[in-house]
This record gives sequence, structure tokens and C-alpha cells, in this order.
Amino acid sequence: MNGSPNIARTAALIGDIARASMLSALMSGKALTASELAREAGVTIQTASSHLSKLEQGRLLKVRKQGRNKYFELASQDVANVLEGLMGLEAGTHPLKTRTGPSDAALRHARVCYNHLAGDMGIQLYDSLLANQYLKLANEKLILTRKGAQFVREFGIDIEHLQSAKAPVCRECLDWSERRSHLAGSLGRAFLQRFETLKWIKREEGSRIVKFSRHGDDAFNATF
Amino acid sequence: MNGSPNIARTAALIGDIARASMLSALMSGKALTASELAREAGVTIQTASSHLSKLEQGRLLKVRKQGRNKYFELASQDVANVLEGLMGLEAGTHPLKTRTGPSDAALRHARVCYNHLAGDMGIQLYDSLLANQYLKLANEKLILTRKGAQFVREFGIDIEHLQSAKAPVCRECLDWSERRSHLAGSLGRAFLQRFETLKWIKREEGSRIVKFSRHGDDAFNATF
DNA sequence: TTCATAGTTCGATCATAGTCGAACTATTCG
DNA sequence: CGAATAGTTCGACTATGATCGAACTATGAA
Repeated sequence: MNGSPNIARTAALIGDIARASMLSALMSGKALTASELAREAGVTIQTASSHLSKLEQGRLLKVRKQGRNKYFELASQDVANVLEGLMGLEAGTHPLKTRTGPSDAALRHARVCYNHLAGDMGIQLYDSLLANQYLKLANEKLILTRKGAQFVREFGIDIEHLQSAKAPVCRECLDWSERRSHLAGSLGRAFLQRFETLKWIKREEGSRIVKFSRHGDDAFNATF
Repeated sequence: MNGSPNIARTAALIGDIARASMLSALMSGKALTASELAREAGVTIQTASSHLSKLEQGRLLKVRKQGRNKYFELASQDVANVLEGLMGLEAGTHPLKTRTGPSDAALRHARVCYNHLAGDMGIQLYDSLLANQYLKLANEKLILTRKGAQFVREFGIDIEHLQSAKAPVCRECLDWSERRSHLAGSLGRAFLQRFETLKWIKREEGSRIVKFSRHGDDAFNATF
């Protein structure tokens, strides 16, 4: 009965359909405005405003003000993890219902998790980096090897810039669809951005689905 | 807006104070009866009954009927993980409030997480097993080495019995207080039980706190 | 300044669901 | 067979909070 009221507060915050829709939308990693989130959740702007201030107060969201717009995003990777965990519970619950539609299959194949690549392709990336000893698991920490740093640099990612920031470069993230780890952290984010710039992938508007172009798919498989 | 209603349903289930109290109590890993859980949550038995059936329906709890008693426990390690995640969010949110009392310090030192040891001592155990190469991280899977199996057997755990069951023997679990991994899975559970039989530890009634005896503390530190 | 758009605040309405008392079933123990 | 204990179901009460309309502030554009 110790920390229970606290977890109830947070869970109740997630436990509203409108707010859950907003949080789900933000799992794409993109920062969205209040109006966009209102539309996403299917409520009026006033209602959304109320929800968003609660989510911010509950430290689930982080806000950035830009002119007359207010951009919301998930407060941290930890928040994203909890949300993924909840999705995982639901997925594990109904083993029959898991493959409901094509969008579900697409999500399992490749999707955005907060700000990095998840799904089958995310796991392939992660496994390949480990197999090539670009990443190494030391204790329970994931670290980028020297060989890995060079590879990443040649792949077109400004690794020194990432390393100079205080945020962790490599981090594991558990996949709800595969129950395997994939790469998060600022490097995970950088890979996703790089794939986008290279036009290997295209992100569906308003969803977490990541679509590989024909060329991108070939190149990805050749590289990782 | 895809899986959002689902996560809202689950989160709302956790988001009630009475139910959160029950779930927290069950984080001790012990199976509790409906009346015990009612007392824990501070509601009448009728109310508890209603909550418990909802939690069961929502697949957060698993029920075992024994005579005229009904024993409830968390449905899976995944459920425990989500709950730990939620606690972690709360803990990370108020960095000032983290060290509220002595019970909090005790929880950080050694506690039960679902059915295995967590907190500082849990991490010490995990690290030691890795350092001695009793455990090994291969890809993202945790495996027990041959050397490790022998050690575990000599420590008084029937490892063959664990391995014959279908449940995973070794598993990682993330600590909310330390943000480090510790050992879960059936081996984690077996260690906890073994410590109890050896009288190294004693579990406080109705809480997650694990108390090491003077002898137990010495022995633990000598062994791990 | 005037207009348009983004977001907030307030107030009223309404539905959901948490709560308990009372009456029920089910199991165990003499 | 009762008597006692564990848990469930039902119904009524109530409080919380989600919702929207209307009126507000704030930023940007013309």
C-alpha cells in the first residue's frame, strides 16, 4: 500500500481513451500540436487542452512553445517503455486477436518506437550491429565499440556530436511484438533519421508504420 | 489511434487506487486471498470482489481456487514489469521525494519483485553471477553456463527440475530503483526461496521488504 | 489596428464507475 | 444436519471527471 496511490495516479492518466490516443500518437516520436492531438483523439480543442495540461502536470509529456503553437512530445524514453509495455500486455492477452489486420502486420514489420526503429527490422538492425561487434553488451550496458563508431561515422551519422551530448548514445528497448531488444538512445534516433534522409524509409502520416522503399529494403538488407 | 483503446482499458484498470493497492500488494509475489486484498486496499469485501473480477477479466491477475479460498497473484512477469515501470516513472518524476522514509531505503536495499530478489542485493547477485561467468549474455538472451549450473546445484537448487519446466530459467528484470538489471525467471525465484530456507532472509509480512539476517548478510556477501 | 488562428478558462451537463448494505451461494467444520 | 466463514450478486447512492459551448487571452499576419 506504499507507492500504490502514485502508480494509480499515473495509470489513471493513461487510462482515459482520449489521453491514451494522444499518447499513442506521440509514440511516433514526432512532436504534435494541441489541435493535431485533439483531432487524433476525436475531441474538441478545449477538451484536448484540459487533457494535455494534465498529462504535462503528470510528467508524461514535455512541451515546447513555438510562436503560437505548442508542441507536445513524450517526456522520456521511460514513458515510451511503459506505453510499449502496456501494449505488450494487451497483445499477449489475446493471442488470437493479435493479427487483426494488415496494419498490424505492417506495425510488426517496421514501426517507430518513440524515436527509433522497432519491429522485425529494428531487431535485425540491432542483431546485426551486435554480430559485427559494432555494439557490445558489457555488464548490462550497451556500448559502441571503436569499430562501431567508425562504421556509424561512415554511414553518415555525426557520432561525435551524439557523444558530446549528455543523453545516452546506446540503449536497449524491448519490443512488444517480438519480445526482443532493439536499439534506442540517441544512436537509435540517428539511424532512423539517416534512413529517412537516405530515402530508405518513408513514414506514414499519423501512424507509427514505417515503409521501406524497394531500394531501401535492398540496401538495408545488404548493410545489416 | 490504433491500439490506444486497449492500452486505455488496461491502464484504467490499474488506475484505480483500490486496484493499484491490490496490485502493489501482489508485487510481493505471494498469492493473497480476496479478504486480504480487501484489507490491503481499505475497501469492503464486496467492493474488492468486484475489483478482483475485473482485474482477472483484464488478465492482470491469475486465480487459483483452493477450498473456500481464492488466491490471487499477478498474471505474469510482464504485468510485474509494467507495474515496476509505472513506479519508476513516479520515482523519476520527483527526484526530491525519492527518499521519503526508512521503508523506502529498505525497499531500495532488498525487496521482492514478483517472485525474485530486487534492489541493491538483487543487483549484487546478478552482477556476481555474471562476473563469475555463471551467467552469460548471448545476444540478448541470458543463459546459465555449465559452470553456473554446477554452482547452482551445489548451492542447493534443483536446477534440472527448473530446466525441465517450460518457463524460462533465466530472465532479466529492470530495477526501478537502480535502473539496472537483476535476475528473474525460475532461477531467480529459486534463489529467493533458497535464501529463505537457508534463513538468510526473512520477508516482512504484507510488504515487499526483504530483511537479511546478520548471518545471512555475511554469507551472501561471501558467496556473491 | 484589425482580423485570423492557437490555445485556455469557466460553467453546466452528463455518464461512468466506485462504494457499501443486504441478500445470496459455496465450502468447511462440528 | 446446522453454524460459520469465504466470496458473489444486486441495487441504490454518490462522486469523479470527461465533455462541449461560450467567452476569454495570446500570437501572427495584413
